[in-house]
Amino acid sequence: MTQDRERRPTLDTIAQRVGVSRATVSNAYNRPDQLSGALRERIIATAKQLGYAGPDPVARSLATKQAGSVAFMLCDGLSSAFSDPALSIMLDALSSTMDTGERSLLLLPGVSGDGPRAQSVMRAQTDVVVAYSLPDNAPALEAVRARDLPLVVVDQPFVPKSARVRVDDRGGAYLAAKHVAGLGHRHVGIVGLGLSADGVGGPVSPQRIEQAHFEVTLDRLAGYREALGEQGILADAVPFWEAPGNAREMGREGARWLFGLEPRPTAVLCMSDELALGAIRAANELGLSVPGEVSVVGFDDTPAASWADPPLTTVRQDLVAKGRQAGELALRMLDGARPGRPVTIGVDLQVRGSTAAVV
Amino acid sequence: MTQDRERRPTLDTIAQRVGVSRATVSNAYNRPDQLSGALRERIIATAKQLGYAGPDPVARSLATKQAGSVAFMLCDGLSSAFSDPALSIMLDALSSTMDTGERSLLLLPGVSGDGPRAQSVMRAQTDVVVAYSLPDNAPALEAVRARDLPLVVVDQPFVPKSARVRVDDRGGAYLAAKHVAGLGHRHVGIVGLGLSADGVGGPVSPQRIEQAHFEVTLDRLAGYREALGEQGILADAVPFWEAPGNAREMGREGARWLFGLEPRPTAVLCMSDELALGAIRAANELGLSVPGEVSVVGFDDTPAASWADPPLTTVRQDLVAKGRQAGELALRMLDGARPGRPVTIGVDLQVRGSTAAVV
DNA sequence: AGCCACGACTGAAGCGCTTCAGTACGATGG
DNA sequence: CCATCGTACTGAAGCGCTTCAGTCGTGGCT
Repeated sequence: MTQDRERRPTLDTIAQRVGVSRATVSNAYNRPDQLSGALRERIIATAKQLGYAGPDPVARSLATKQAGSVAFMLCDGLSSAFSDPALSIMLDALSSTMDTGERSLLLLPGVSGDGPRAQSVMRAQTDVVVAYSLPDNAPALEAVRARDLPLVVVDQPFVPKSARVRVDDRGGAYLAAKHVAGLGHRHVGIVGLGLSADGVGGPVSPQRIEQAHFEVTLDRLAGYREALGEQGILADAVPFWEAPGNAREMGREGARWLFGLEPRPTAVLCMSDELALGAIRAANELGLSVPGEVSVVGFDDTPAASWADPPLTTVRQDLVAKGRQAGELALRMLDGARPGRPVTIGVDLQVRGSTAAVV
Repeated sequence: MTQDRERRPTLDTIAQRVGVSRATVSNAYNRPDQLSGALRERIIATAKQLGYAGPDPVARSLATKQAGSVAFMLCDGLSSAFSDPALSIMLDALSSTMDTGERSLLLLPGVSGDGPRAQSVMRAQTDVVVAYSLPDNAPALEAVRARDLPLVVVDQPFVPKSARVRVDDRGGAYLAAKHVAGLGHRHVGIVGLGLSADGVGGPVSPQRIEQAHFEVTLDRLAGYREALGEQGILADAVPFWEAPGNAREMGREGARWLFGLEPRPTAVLCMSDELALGAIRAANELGLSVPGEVSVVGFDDTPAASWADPPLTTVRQDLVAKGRQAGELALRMLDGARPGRPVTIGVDLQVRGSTAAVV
């Protein structure tokens, strides 16, 4: 079926036609100061006339040893990925930080929570890769290592010799839990993010925590427990539901379970705003008023959090800064910089209408 | 600053070390049937030992004349792009259609509603490009033409010699308007998508419609007007607000304006679900009940539409089919297929709780 | 007049890989 | 025992570009 298009013009075609060397034509495009304006114009004109659109990007990449793109790896497919508002914001910040028009974004979607296939990574034409919140056993990470590409990890996991942008997850969770404890809540439930990429959700057993592959979830959990522990609330007394993904629906399901327990929690700590929004919905459906009968806290502070009804009390992380930092680190690693210490994005608590003192 | 990493091993390195020709090493990776299993294993082992991660993707691309990626152009930056749920879904379908692990997705975000920079396109290492709902004067489209890359256009605009996936926008809008007219509504307002990429919003003048760059908006408008016209409602009597982007906030703003008019519309036709959700919020804020006092219709049928309160009456388009078709067309164009006729995705009306008969 | 610096352009050596027409050789069939 | 064939591997010609060390006039300076 392949249509043989007529042979495309190359640098040589133009060079011969104009009667100059190939180097000169190359310079016409890349170093205009290396030739006289007149000649340059003649070259460009001839190129246009011959339908030559400029140096071939692939050949240029080979010659310069610069692929000119940044690979971005995420753990799921695009639709679940972008239903996560936090990701969109941070990715936008990342891409605008890097985008000077010279560099583009190669998206490597994950396959089933495990991140991209190793083969996708092996074949990717890229200079640097940014990994977003992958499980620590993702095959793609091994592939990146094999290719010895500079790596920037966002959120998790820890990877030796890579740069890293993280958030003070534990600290944020601590603030959230301390806030509800301070409001007098003693029966607190947790709706958490995934512990492993196996798609399993539900009430969490201690063994499952042992075998977790997502550090962020563990950190936030630790933060919650620490703050609650300070108020004498033991970890065992804090029911913990694992949501297999960051979707409202899953938060709703988790909260439903929590609200069915005895004693019923009067406060729910959620590891993301999406989960929290689902929890609020679950409360409404059961006729529980928020914050009257149940307090709900989120994490991230996405735009939806402040629009929600009631507006969500949540832990704010600066998503734009996160994306920008990741972009800058990637750029710096391209220049051969050492990974350096992890960059930590700070957090603070945004107290809004979804939490109130226990009655 | 550039760190000189020790020279990386290449095919030759391995070939010399093993004592075979370079071609054989290449075959070991690409055509395992061309050599004996034993030799292949020896080669792979040596490669591993030398830290060779397989053929360099860029060099391979140059030699095979296959960049191995699909470029996806969109009109805005990533954050606004992905806050559009319709895009996420369709892009996910597109990427999973194309992703065999051999091909990746090059994302070319737009700059300010105008689509990607021409230069981004000129430098993109790609075999085929998919353009998503760009204005008809986008510079990127000209660049694609200059490079003579196969092009698949989704939604808009019309581009000669390109393949196209579109939606029956006019038909869908017609259904929506006919539905509200059938419910007895005579005062109908429209909250529309952009007419041009200039970021301008507000009440729309006839001249602005003349100079529109977005065909989809025009088609939907035509569909609305046709159905309303059949009920004797003249175009002039139908207030039309242009939202400069597809965001809830903008729908809210537009609806506010509509609700301030005299006579106040009893039905609002919105060109997207996001806009419609914003319109519902505006109604709530003004104490107007939906659908009691105001009916609202959306377009797209994104997941949020059915979750909304009240669930949104909207025009369903099959976003997954749209992405899949776009992917398949792109693949086919890679094989040199002719563009063919546009593929049109059908629509139907989902009647839910946001519309009711006029009282 | 002699020297040097400078601007404008060229030649050639890569960049790392794929591919195709061979070559060599042992096995197979008549 | 020779022609034939298939298997296993090689050599060399690209793919289209960048880059760097030159070359060659020119004009300024002393």
